[in-house]
Amino acid sequence: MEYAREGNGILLRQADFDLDETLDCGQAFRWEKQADGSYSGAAMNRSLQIRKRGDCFLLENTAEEDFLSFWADYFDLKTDYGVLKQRYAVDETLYAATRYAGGIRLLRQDAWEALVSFVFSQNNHIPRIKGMIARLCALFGHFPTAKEIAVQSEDFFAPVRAGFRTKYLLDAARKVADGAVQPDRIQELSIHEARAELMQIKGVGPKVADCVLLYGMHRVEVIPMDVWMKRVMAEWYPDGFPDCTMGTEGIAQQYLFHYIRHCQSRQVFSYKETIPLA
DNA sequence: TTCCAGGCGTATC
DNA sequence: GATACGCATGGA
Repeated sequence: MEYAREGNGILLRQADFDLDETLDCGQAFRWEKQADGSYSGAAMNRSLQIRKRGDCFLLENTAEEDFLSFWADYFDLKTDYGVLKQRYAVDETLYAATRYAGGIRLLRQDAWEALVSFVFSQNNHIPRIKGMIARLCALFGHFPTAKEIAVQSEDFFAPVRAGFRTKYLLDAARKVADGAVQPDRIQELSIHEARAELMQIKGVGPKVADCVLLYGMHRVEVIPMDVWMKRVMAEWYPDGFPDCTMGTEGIAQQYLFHYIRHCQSRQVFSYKETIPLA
């Protein structure tokens, strides 16, 4: 990580970082690509516009203190993804996946935002998840806290068009607001215990719980098993993840998730004939 | 138009 | 524990 102040912003030189691959790979849903190629987004009610400039990145209107205390952590700039990719390179498929999208970084998102995001994700498309979160934020003028949501009725959320997920959103908000589920405390639990805590919430099953652990608490040993990762396992890893991923399976998962979606869109293989999807 | 989506709750065995 | 089914909504 190497940076300099640039006007009202920060000019960052950062290896292993691509905006499309990191901000539009299904881990965060509040980033929108602008016509000029930059990304506008927000996390924990800090907004940011970030763009590629030459071989650097410009974080516009960002104070150095904000960059160091928040965004550097959010973009996980202290982790050397080059080292990780080198480690993964012994595995043929992971090598291909990291070659395909070497600029993926695992964002360190807020646990509450991740919880809401992935409660919305169930049985849903990525573009629509984004829409629902945008409408939820529009309703409050910002990403609402658990307490702000908890005092509302189900009808209040009609404009979000979240369907059956609205009652799950309310249950999550009420349990977090009254302390029945405490994200701060879950950070300290074992994966098994943490998962069980999160699954007290209606609408949070194994997949959503694992997404909250991985994306919202940076528990990088977790592999959220959605339909895409089930295809990855069936197609490439019938005997389990390779040893080179040990301890960082969740990061490897992010490369593979992105890669298999690409493979399908390009019909690199026709897994539908050969792989049971469930 | 039909299919299905970064799943889960519930009923049933 | 496993298997089947419904679910709100809308993108493709």
